[in-house]
Amino acid sequence: MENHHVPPGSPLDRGHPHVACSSCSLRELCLPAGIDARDMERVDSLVNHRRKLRRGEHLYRAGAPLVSLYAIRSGTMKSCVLHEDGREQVAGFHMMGDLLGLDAIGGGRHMCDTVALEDCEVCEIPFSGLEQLSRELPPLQHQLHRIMSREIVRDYGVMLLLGSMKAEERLAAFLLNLSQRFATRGYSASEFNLRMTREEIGSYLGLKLETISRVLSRFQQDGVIEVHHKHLRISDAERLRAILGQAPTSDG
Amino acid sequence: MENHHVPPGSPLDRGHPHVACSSCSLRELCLPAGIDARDMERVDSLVNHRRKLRRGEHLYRAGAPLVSLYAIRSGTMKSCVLHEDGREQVAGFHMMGDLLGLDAIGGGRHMCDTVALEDCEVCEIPFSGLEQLSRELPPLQHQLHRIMSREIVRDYGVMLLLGSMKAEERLAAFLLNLSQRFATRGYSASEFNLRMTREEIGSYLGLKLETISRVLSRFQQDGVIEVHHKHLRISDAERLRAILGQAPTSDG
DNA sequence: CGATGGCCTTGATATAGGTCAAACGGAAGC
DNA sequence: GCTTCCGTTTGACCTATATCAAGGCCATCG
Repeated sequence: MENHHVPPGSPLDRGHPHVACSSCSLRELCLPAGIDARDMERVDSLVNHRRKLRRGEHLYRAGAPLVSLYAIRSGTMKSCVLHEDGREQVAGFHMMGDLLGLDAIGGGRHMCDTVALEDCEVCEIPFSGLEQLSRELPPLQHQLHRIMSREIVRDYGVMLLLGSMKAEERLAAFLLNLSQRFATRGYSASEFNLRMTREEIGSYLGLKLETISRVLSRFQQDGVIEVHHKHLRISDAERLRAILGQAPTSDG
Repeated sequence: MENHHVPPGSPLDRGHPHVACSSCSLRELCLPAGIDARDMERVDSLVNHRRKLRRGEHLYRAGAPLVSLYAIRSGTMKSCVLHEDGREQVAGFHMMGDLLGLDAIGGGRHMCDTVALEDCEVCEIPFSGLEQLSRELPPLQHQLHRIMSREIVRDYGVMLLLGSMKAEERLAAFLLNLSQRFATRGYSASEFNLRMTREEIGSYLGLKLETISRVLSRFQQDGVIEVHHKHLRISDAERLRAILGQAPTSDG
């Protein structure tokens, strides 16, 4: 009923009791990207523990001390920043290959809550061991830096979205971003399930759930997408890009 | 051309005591925080070039290849993300001690424009040299990680602001943040000059310049602040904090 | 000195999106 | 199979902020 587009060899393809980075299909997306076979053993021995989370379970909460970073093997999660008065802002949605916990390095404590949106499996990466190993393996060091930098760039993109786009543009940007991330991971770019509620999408995009619902309906009426509850199909990616204001892609 | 393992204060120290990290008053805020005296020499020799910018000059533009990171010695800068259609979003304001260019590590190219809001001086830190040295100096490595992580956390705060706060809350948050950063640098927390225009503040906060102007006027009428053009004095920081912490209509 | 131009302020009006309300649909449980 | 509940859709109305417009202030420059 879920995850029906499982590529062969993906971590969702269970049956490997002891899965190492070296044999993980996500390795080129994830922390060990660019590590050669010999050094990969050392990464394997660093990432020696995995953890399963049920839907709704927290991976960590704001205030918890930093112990490990986490790489998602399977499932989808969200990170939320909290305001004292209870308001919460979804700061990001994460999927397989993403590295979580970067917010905690600065102060030694996590600064947001990270919650599973569906059953998930994550690899635990003890942070002090990671710093140590990355001193010895320059490609690992560089990849860690790249991942942190890309998170900063992603955040800038969200600021652009929240600060200067209208509702339709925000949603178009969101759908295209999801699409692209699924494609990068070997899934369909044009058809996927939304793992989050309208309310969570709204929080991420700085809009109310009713607005998300209305804009999705409008897109559907215009023939740009087809939505049925959580299932979404992008019928006209070009038009979505036009809504966003992007130049059409030359290569498709 | 200078600072080649020259101990600060030695006769070879060219008579610019403030030139080297080791004798820079910002060192505990900046990249070399936590580096001990002996290792500091190596940082000094890495950071061997400085650059002055006039008001309005670009430090780098989106698309430029990553060469160096930059630490601000003096002055204020802004970073802007650009949308093809010309819209621009201010993603951050930077002041002395801040480290710039982190956005470029992920893709090897800068992803935003960074511009001097007033005459500035920056220290250039060649990135490849920094990665190399940080492999040898764990405290340097750790500080780099902390700085990147804190930038991510700052970005999450901006998302919270843009995604779920009203105009008055955003401006209160902005003023308190500026105040705190001035205080950290040894300046008055309650009285300072705004180096940016109303329009730039508006861009950062996802509001129009007229709204910034109106809210500032309202704050002034309420006796929370006094503004005269660029000069700002916080008369009642407590009330500002209260504005920031207000829950939206929960009761009725 | 007076003119110029960039910023800022303030008012009047418009509107995108929020809020409130009602009803619907699948999924899970009885 | 029926009920309940959560998430969603849709409609009607409201409000915070944008937009448009006019004028003011200060620094700069001729």
